[in-house]
Amino acid sequence: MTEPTAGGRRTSQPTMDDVAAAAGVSRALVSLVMRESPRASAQARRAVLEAAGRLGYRRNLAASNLAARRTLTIGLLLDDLHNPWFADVSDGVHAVADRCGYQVILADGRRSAAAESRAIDTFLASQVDGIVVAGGRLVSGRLAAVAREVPLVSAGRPLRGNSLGSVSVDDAVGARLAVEHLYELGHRDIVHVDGGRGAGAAPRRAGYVAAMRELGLGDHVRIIAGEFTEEAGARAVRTHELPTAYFTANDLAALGVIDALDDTDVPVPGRVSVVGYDNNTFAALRHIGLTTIDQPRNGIGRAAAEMLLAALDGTSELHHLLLQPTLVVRSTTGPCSAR
Amino acid sequence: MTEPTAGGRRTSQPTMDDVAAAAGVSRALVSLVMRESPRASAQARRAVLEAAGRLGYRRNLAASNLAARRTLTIGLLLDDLHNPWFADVSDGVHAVADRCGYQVILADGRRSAAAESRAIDTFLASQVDGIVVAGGRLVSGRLAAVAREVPLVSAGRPLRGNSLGSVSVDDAVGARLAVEHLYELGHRDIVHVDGGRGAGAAPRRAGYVAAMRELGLGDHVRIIAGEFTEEAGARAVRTHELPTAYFTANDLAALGVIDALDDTDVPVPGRVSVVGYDNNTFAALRHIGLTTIDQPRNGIGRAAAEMLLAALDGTSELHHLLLQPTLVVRSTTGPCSAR
DNA sequence: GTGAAAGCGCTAACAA
DNA sequence: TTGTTAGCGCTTTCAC
Repeated sequence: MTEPTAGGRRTSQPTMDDVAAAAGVSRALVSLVMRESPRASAQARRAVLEAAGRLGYRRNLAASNLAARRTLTIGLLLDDLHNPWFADVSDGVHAVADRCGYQVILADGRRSAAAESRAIDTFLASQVDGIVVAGGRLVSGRLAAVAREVPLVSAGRPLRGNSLGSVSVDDAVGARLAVEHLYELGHRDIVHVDGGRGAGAAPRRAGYVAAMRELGLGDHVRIIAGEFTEEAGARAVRTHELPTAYFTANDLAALGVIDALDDTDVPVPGRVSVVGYDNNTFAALRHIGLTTIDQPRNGIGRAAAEMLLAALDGTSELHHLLLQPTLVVRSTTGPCSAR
Repeated sequence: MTEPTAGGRRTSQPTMDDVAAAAGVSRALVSLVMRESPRASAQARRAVLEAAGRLGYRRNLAASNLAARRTLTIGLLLDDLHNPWFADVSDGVHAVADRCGYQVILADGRRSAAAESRAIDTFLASQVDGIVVAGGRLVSGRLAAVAREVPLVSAGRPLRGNSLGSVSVDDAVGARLAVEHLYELGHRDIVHVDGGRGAGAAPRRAGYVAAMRELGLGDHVRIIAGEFTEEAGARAVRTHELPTAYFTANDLAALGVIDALDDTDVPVPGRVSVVGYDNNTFAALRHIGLTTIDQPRNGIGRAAAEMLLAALDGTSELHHLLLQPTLVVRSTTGPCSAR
């Protein structure tokens, strides 16, 4: 055997014909064995697998997909690999896909509509059987158009339209959980640092207002304009009178709030309590221990994949599913000391 | 048009033959246009693209790959989607691949050798032209075997062997940077909380020892056995005498150290300084502001992809590349107060 | 249970 | 510049 060159495949791959010849059977039989069909005798199976192993045979997916006219593959588009939120969704999708014998091809949208659009094109060119879009910033028109070509489920982003499915979380409920938690600790002066135009900011804001009103705290409603950053949280503290509790639109803003409170020696939760939103990785760090709202991210992935696969095998139609968030109490909330 | 069923593709896709017929040319010409070959007249190109657009034609990659016997695709295996380290490496790989007209298919190893192995099998079955393995826990024997079938570069994990390439970071240099920084701040009693058997722990430990000796601090060498967790950092503080500075094997352990110091009201960096390793996402949070060692993660991805693509087009051979880390000074290190 | 043969949709000679 | 044609490696009837 000569030394291989650096480029190109080292050895030309054996094909099914090679395996068939080596095993002394026909190519069709090899195909059956490879697809684990019950229509091949145990003896034939052994012979084929032995020959395949000996030759180092590997099925060519491109050829297989082409001939079978389906790929048993779903495309998963993640908005941003840097955001661990999507890793959890991906885990959920993979868990279901694995169980059902589907493959997942992953693409990173890299926070750009153009990159997402290209990724979708690649999915379509790859003949995926279905698509899950996690987060993402594609306009809904484009998604609807894609959904006409191949079944599509949006994960984490609520979308209307009956050509596609969606799985999302009820952010209004999350906001309510946060407010009720603080209320039960005796807080009345609860302000919301909102997320501006960020994803999910609007329902969280609305949920805060609704919950405050229902608890008879309509007069205490106070919303500080913010965004999904540490800086926004810190600014909210520095430029407004202190309440007894903050509910921020996400964990990063909560961290900014805590940081600014630390700077001015306001004890948390001794004097002021803080509730975030998202249950980011760092919220769970001992050093931070943020009380926050958890979205069932893994569950979103699972539900999205299940919905898609059910649609693929005709078991059920695509639809719109709303999951419930939960409250995670850690160490940034405590009894209201002002009472 | 009748209502589509939920499962299956909505409309049977048009093929090149359909486009050729619609444009009044041959299929071969359509193929040339689709591949942006200069060997098609502007007029033919227009006609073909117009017809393709009208029909909603999309090239079938499986068929294309099968016929062309190459895919212009590289596989990127990430050890763990939850670890943002890999997102940066992925960005680097994508940047280079995009520039060179290659596609990237992504797989998540999910911290499991079995899942990684399956992902590699999928890559091979998909006929990828090359593979980048970022991090990962596959035994080097398996990697070498794969590398005999298709060019492979390891990103972030140093590997020997001339059948594959690797790009990694010189952790001994990183450790030296940390120690020298503390030395310049006047620290002498610098202990290292090590990473046990974790990835990169050994060279960091060795680099610490070497740097201490070179600075004449051989007598001060003190290593506390740890691992890559918050808890290990906290334990190191609680169970050993305080030094004036800690250098931990990763940022998580550094966070544990800081947390334990906070618990006992030891000011950081007033009385004790802390240097981490990795420059994790949370290290940059204002609330934490950890001084740490940064690895050029994006650069690792770029270099790995460049090496792979160069090998693919025969420009150069696979080799082993060592990149340099840098020190990022934030707010957990300061002058030694014990002097 | 097994084999023969007709494609799947495309690329790449080669011919015109 | 364009058309003809022989595969790429596999799946899938349909006979046997």
